[in-house]
Amino acid sequence: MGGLAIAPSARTTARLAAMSRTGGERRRKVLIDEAIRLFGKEGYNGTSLDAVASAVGVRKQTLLYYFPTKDALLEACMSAAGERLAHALEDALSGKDATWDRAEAVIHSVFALAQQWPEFPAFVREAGRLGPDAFQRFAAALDPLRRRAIAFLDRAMDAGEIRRQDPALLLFTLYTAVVGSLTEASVLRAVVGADKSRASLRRREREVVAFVRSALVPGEDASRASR
Amino acid sequence: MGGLAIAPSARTTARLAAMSRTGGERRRKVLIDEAIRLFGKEGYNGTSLDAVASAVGVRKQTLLYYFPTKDALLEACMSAAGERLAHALEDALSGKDATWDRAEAVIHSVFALAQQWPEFPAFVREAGRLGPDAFQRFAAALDPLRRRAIAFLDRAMDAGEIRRQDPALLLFTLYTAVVGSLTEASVLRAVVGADKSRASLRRREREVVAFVRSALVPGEDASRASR
DNA sequence: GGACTTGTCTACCAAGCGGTAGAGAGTCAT
DNA sequence: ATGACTCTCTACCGCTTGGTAGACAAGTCC
Repeated sequence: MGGLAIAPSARTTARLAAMSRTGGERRRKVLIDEAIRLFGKEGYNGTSLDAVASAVGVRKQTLLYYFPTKDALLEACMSAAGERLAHALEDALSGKDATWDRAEAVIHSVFALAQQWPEFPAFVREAGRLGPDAFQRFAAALDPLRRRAIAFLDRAMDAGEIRRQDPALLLFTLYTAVVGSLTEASVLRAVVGADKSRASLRRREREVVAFVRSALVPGEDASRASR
Repeated sequence: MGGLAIAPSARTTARLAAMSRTGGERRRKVLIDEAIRLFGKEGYNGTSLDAVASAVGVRKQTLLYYFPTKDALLEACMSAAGERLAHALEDALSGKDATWDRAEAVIHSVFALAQQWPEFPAFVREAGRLGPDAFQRFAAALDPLRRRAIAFLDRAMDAGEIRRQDPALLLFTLYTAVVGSLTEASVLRAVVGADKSRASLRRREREVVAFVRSALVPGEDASRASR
């Protein structure tokens, strides 16, 4: 996705102020949100441009004005979702230093994001299904965080706080646990019903936390000495 | 797979061979296998009847002869996948009595099935995404096993072999862990490459086994809170 | 006020979709 | 040999899809 700033600078602010009722950057954002929702719910191939457009009250050609192709729309969704997740994670991590605090903060913030934005996990799953080329747009926004996480885990392993293992693969395992349990929670909601889903989600979060803990604790037998 | 290789020339002879060899029940099975592969890879909406048909060397209308609608084809795939998984599980369970032996056998057979039939996990994931109505066809084939598993877990809890908990929810957790790690392994393969994927799959199996063990172990340090 | 930009629209199109109609070739029982 | 049955095909249809072309209104700039 292009940056928030359009080429001309001085004129743009005035124009934006005049048009901010509907048109411009705001509409772009609304379209992306709706597209993420539908891509997650119906899948990429199962979502027509018409469906996205009419869901926000415009014609298909208005959507095509902002995103020249369906693929461009998808890329914009990938970047937007990645950035939003990245922001949530950064917020959650700020001020936390202890190893386990940070791990738990990451998990909790993802679950909280999933609770206030239920379409997000389904979209991420669909993003993963669409192949590496598309997925990379999503992952790109998270890459700085990924690097920081790997370095952080490495240091924690050196300090003996967590079990020695491949940090990248550990991250992948955590990703699997969180996304997996979230997306299957969506299935659970479809089966059980919306009322019970919130409680189940919290329950799943606790399960994931327990799982991660068991993955991090150093040495099965020497675990008692960890803290 | 099967040597059916219909050449553009000699159409009549090819038809002759195809009739006696693959016609009828056999062709039906081949079509279902291919449909499962494509539904898993491209998604239900992303797979055209033409793609399935021409992938097995017949015209779309031949497919529609066996399955009158696309939905009927999907249902047949659901049932077939469910039954195949059910058979694999029954085989794995036969002759095993000890609690942990049975649990491990279930996990191992699912992973083995995923290894020799890589399209299967992706299809199951897509099946879950298509909503409860479609998913039920898949689950129906597994329902007897599910019942048996719940009864078995209940007895094991009574005997104090595993931690007391809701058996249905425990089963759901196991399902999540296995399917989640399998489908994300598909993503891993797409990213890392096919050569490393087999080793990673075995690694993931070990992780899942460890996870399940921690979920089953009664009391004590099941989810060690050592903060 | 005229050139230009931005945003939204109607009208349209070629391609692909799921599905129908029905013919033809081979097989089998009578 | 005939008629019923099985399997595969060609031909076609109506609908939806992603995408193009261009008119038009409102605002901005000089």
